[in-house]
Amino acid sequence: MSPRSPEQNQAQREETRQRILMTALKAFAEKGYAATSISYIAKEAGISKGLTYHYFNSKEDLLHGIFHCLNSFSGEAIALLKNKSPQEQLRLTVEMTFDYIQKNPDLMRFMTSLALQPDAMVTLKEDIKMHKQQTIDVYTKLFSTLNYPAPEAEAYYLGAMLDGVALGSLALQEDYPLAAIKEKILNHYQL
Amino acid sequence: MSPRSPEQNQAQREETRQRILMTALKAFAEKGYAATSISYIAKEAGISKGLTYHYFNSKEDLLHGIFHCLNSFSGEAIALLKNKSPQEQLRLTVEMTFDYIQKNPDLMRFMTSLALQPDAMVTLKEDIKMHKQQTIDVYTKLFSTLNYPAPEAEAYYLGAMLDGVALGSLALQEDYPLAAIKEKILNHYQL
Amino acid sequence: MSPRSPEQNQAQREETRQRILMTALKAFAEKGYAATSISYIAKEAGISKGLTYHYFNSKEDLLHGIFHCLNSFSGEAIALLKNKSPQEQLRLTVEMTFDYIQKNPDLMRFMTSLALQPDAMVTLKEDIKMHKQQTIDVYTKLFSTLNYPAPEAEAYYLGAMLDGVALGSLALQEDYPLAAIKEKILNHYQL
Amino acid sequence: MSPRSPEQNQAQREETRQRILMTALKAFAEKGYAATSISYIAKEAGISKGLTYHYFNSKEDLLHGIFHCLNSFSGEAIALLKNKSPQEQLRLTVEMTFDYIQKNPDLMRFMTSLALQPDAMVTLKEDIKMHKQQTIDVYTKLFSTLNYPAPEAEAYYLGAMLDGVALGSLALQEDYPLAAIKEKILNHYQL
DNA sequence: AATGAATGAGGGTTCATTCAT
DNA sequence: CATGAATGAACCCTCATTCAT
Repeated sequence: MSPRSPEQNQAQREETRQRILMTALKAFAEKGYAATSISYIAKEAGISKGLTYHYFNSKEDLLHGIFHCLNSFSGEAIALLKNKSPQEQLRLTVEMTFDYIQKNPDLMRFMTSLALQPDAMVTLKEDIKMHKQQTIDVYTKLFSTLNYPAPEAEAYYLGAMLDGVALGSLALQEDYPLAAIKEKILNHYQL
Repeated sequence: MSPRSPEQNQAQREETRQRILMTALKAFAEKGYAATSISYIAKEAGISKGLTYHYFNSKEDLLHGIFHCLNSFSGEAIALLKNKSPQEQLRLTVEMTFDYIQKNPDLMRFMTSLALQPDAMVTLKEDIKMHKQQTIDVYTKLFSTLNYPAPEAEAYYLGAMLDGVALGSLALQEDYPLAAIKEKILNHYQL
Repeated sequence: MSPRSPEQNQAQREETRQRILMTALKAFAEKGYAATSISYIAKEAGISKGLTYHYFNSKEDLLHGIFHCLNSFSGEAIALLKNKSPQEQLRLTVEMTFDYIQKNPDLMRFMTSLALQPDAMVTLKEDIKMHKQQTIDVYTKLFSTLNYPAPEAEAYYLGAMLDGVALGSLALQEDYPLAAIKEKILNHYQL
Repeated sequence: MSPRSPEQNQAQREETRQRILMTALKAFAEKGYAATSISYIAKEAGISKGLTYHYFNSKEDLLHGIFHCLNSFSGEAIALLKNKSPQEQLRLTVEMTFDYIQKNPDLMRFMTSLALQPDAMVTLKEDIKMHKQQTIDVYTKLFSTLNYPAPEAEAYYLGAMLDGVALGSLALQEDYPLAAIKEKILNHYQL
């Protein structure tokens, strides 16, 4: 009766899960978490509402799923830095962030907003904390390799800078002088 | 003609309006705009749901009200800078921001989150833009007086920094090394 | 302490009452009874909401007031027929109705809709019945004078005709051939 | 793929839709459109309020649904006239209308009241216009076949008559001499 | 006689979630 | 695994009505 092998099943499962995740990410990014309904996500993903609940227990669970997905994306970004000189790594980090801000403002807004989730969503808060910490760790190692005197403070400094630019850019949009700021940051680190 | 004198009326009106505004501010800050219901605000303010609509045409109008209220607060903050030396003004700006982040994290979160509202709320976006621009203008003038070579870029740079610190601090909470970053910023500007 | 004489008071009372009534009539006619709020009426009449309740116990009471007012208007219309020949009276009745349909469609709609009020408003139903009956009586007497064989049936016939024209005209608006129908009716009665 | 077969689903959907439609029709007819709440309709239909919105996008949409439903009824009525002589068709039209007035006064009231909705409901107005026009067209053709000199005017005349009788009967209820008027109309057309 | 702040019930509508199939 | 009809709670908002002054 079962025409599909367990592996095929598993693959299909994973694919559907990913499709839901990506659809939700797009929707959340464009319209905001609260303004996006499960109905809408299901329709966009081409599946039924009920099926969504086979893959995710709740809307909040879906949010968690997206977060982890995003997390793995940023892992990929970090992977791109491999086998580069520390200088180059630093430069690329800044470049990639500015690129992202410019090209995916919706996604950027969504990710930034995650940090401001109300206190209710405790587990998500933990995840976000961990992620932020990881980013800081990467930066810290970088500044350490580059022999900066206070690498951790420097890491937080850079992190804050990039977050702040994202926030300002989202608020002022085209009026925000992204290029000038980028220049200034690169100069600051003599890149 | 009026049995309750116009002044009494006016006073009562203003007081109730302020109570709603403050209650809403607290609620929005703690739970987020979308997650806060008018019902909740009314209950917290000790008034009926309907009365809220006597003072504000809609939930979004209430948000605008809060924003303008906050705006006037920040006007007061700027006023504090008067009659100080430029150096002192710069130092105070940084100090006050860090103070705010530490003492009113909820409020800070609310203000930061305003920039992340979905695009739907166009008028709010305009208000936020104007406010951000004003802040940048103040900073620019400051850096101009201090003979910085690119005062405007410097202004955006400082603005981004402070916003980024707020964001990071809200995400990492007690784990965020506010003091160290503050030190670093003050050093950067030789304050 | 009382600067106004009782008569002046009385006069003012009556005037205010009339203003409310006329304002409500206009609003009900234009927007419909359900869609018109007491607030709106009060504002249009230039008085406070509370005062409205000094003159009318409820919104429904206001509707009754309007009905009686309208009733007296139609009394005036009937008065115009005095000292005219029966033929002329009949002709004028038809002419005046068509005139009204054309010039005051909103009011016509309101009056017509009164006849269809839900069963809830029993007292109004009674009033309407009485008014319809009066109209029929006037017509009956007319046809009686004109020696029609079945004056009462003829009266109902004419009444239905005029009501039906009003209804059709309200539905089809400019597309309704008011002139042609009027011609036909006048011909029917050889006027 | 679907566990409930599509046909089952379709059938269930149609049945529920019809139940809502019929319940709403009854309620609108008895209490009027504005005075009927979706809550009430849902309760009467034995379903949840939310489900109503699964089938109709809004209260106004529900009204449209009813209108179209009624429209198809009147189509059936017209179908009954087929294969009858013109005289007979005319007679049947009058008979059926009087029958309807007597047996379904609520429904009649609802249909009549449609023409009196405030101008806000533009799309409905269009539908009503079309329906009225169709009725007139049928009458016109009839009178044309019967060689009346001005068939269209005659059609409007008959339409107005029947509408007016409905209105009068709804207002005066048992006091309205339906039989006498019917006689008079049939006589008028020598039926 | 007059005001308008305040109430509270209810309206239309949305949506996360469940469940029979 | 998959569907979508159904639920019910909550949401934003309106408004007739009351009442202290």
